Amino acid sequence: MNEKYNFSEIEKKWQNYWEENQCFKTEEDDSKKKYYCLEMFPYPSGKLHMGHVRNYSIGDVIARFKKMDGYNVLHPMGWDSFGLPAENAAIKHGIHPNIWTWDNIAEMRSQLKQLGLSYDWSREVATCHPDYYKWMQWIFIQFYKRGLAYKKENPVNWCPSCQTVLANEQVVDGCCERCKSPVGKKNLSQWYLKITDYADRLLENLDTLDGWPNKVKIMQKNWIGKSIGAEVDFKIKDSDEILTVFTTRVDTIYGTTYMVLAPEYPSVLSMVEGTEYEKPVKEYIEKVEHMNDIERTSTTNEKTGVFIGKYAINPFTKKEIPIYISDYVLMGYGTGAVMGVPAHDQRDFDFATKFGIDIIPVVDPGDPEIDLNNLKAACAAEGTLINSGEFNGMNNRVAIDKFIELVEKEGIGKKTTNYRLRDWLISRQRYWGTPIPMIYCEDCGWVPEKEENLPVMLPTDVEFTGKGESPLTTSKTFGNTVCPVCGKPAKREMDTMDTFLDSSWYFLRYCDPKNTNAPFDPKKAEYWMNVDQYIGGVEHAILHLMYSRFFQMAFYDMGLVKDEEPFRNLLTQGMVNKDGKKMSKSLGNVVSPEEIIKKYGADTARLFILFAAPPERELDWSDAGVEGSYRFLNRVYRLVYEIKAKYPEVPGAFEIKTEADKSLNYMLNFAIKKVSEDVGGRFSFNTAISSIMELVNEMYKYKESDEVNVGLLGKAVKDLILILSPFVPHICEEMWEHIGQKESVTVMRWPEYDESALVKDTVEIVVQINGKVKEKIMVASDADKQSLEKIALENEKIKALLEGKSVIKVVAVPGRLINIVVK
RNA sequence: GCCGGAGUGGCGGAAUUGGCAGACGCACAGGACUUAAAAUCCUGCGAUCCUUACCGAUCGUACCGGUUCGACCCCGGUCUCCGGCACCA
Repeated sequence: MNEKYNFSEIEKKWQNYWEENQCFKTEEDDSKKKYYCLEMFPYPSGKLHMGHVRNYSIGDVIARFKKMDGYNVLHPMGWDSFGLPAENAAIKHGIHPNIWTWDNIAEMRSQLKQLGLSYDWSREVATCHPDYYKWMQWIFIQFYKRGLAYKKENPVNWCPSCQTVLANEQVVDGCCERCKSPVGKKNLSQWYLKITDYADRLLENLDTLDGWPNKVKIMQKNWIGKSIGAEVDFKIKDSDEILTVFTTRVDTIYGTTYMVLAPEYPSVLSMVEGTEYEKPVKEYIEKVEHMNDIERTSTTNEKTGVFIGKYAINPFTKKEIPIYISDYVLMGYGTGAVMGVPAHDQRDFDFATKFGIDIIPVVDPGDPEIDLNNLKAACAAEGTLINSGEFNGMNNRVAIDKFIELVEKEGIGKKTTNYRLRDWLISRQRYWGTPIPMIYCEDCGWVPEKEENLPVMLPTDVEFTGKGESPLTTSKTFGNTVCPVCGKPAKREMDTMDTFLDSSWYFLRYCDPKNTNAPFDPKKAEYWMNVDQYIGGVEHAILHLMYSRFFQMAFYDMGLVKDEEPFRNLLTQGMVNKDGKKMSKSLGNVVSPEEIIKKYGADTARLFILFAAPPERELDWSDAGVEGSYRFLNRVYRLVYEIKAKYPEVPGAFEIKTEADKSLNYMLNFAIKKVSEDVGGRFSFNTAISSIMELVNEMYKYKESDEVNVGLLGKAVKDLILILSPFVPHICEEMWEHIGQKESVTVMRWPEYDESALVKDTVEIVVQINGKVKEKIMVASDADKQSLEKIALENEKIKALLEGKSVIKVVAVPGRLINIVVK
């Protein structure tokens, strides 16, 4: 160890040491408690950004701490390496996605290694590797066999710029989440996964995920969007046809004065056929078809719609009500038919006002400010039913069950549950993804490829034009095959899978990454799963985190895993900003990890990013703050160097003698306890680091004092290095070696703290008068209430302040304060 | 519109169970060392007032109110910002 802190030399040295000695390689070991620490694996875009550094620094501190704390730690890393950017690079630069991707992986792997992260690289997986996607295909086939995968023609989200369909979850504010282009609709036959089968379990299990941020659970809850209501049949006048509506407000059914169908409602065309309404209805439908999601779902739009010339019969009032079609009713939710209750639903109110439809109030909230006969807006409040026949006078909420009972008895309806969640559309008209292992035979229909023929390899002879259909169609070798059932010539599916499938089970593959017989050995998965701590960005709150839960549940049902949930504990880290704004190329405020590592070293980068803010909060990058972290590491380095130079020999045993000894010993044990709790329990890395800083400050003072207890100081140096090592491992290895230790810090046990050192003989007690601090006194730490009260009241200053006042009450809290209440 | 979360010095943040608000760090200011600078070390650093100074006083955790001996923390209301969902019947 040199006198000066040479981070680049030190970091290289220890990274090589870890690699050569396989310090982070992990095997199953029943004698040890396991700990699975997982960070969301990156898309190999080519360069690491600060968000990665934050994510992986957090995970590394936890993994290193748990290892030192005696756990058998699984800490893997890999690549979510299928996806559009590779293909776009191919279109733009003519590089094959395969080459582009693997080059990026090599680049990013080397950057991750430069950060000194404690990964077991022998378990590395890449989703674009045939060894991985073979099992992705196998999983798809199992899903298909269990009825969880199906093909269906439906109006789907189509991104005109990415030239592919998108899942609902990938449409944000009506735009493609990737390229932000407005998403349109197309009628296509596509593959779906039946995530809706799991809607209820995905929802119910959220309550068991105590280790998840509430925010994420609420987001998933909203996304699943369960609503309980009723379906009720409405007869059509002069027809045998019945229209079934879904409503959550069956209590307002007496107020139903019209009915609306989605423009796509199947029987609309036959109902208007040959009537004067056929033309306007068809025109309206066509207009709606040409709207994209943003236009169609805009709440600011005035309501539009067309009367279709038919009337339904309100089953309760028996009155004839007109039937309309309108784009505010969605075909994909409920039944596509809605009963219009203008008095108690704002959308219906707007529609009825525009089309001059009756507004009949049926719930009286008892609010004198609301004139029910002259409503200015819909009234959704709770109240008493009126204009509702036999239900009059009943509370409307109570009435819901009564209405349902009645419609069920009369056979015109039933209680139903609806979900906002839709089945997961997983076909993509792109090249760089897992081929869907399905084959279409004229005679046998869709059949899965034989399992022994997996993987269905991605062909290499394709053209990347960025237009039209899946690039796989341009391959001369790919499409033609034989039917696995009858052996006749047949065609392969040309679409690939959404990359979110790949990332929905990678955490299981890490448990058994080289398995050639199965995606993973259930026994190994049983040893390693659950993921004890999952760490990643909150932007995955819905997509990845819900899809993975769905996969895990499906695997559970297949008997492959023992827990329905993959991640019991989740930490969502905040974004890394600069000057209060998101780092972005267009703003020119990007700080690259490469640059920082070069200038200050990985340890400084890690320390700053962990110290600057609590993990779940946003972090503003500060160049001055980085300087501060760098200064601190230099300070620690000097401290250790100077102590070693001055006291080359450290006695093993020592006694605590002086007050200064006591004080340093207190700080040392306090810091060990604080770091253990902050890192092991509540992930409060910033406060853990600040307590280490305090210890370092104390050690500087102590080392210059008159009577240095070398044994104590030596122990402080050792423990300091150990508790600092999860944060800044390179410098700690170097210092550890320098003080004469033979083994790496990575195999050392986490130091224990001495509770007795934390007990002080005397403590400072605050004396308050009417809640305001007036005096601070030192008392024996075990002083009880009575003696505290006595000491306080006898204090000269307090006596003077109490002059002429009467003491009403004295509250004494041992170890903390005394509050004297006076008048 | 609905559902969450947050609001503390010049700045990042701390206060873990209702008990000294501002730990730790940054920035800044003054001093030491130096021919000088950097680095390092020491001191100060919420506001206002009093004071030559020491000492001290009052106010202060977005705002208004409440509970309590005591509130950044609990309760009611208001404002602002951030996030999610949104014509889901």
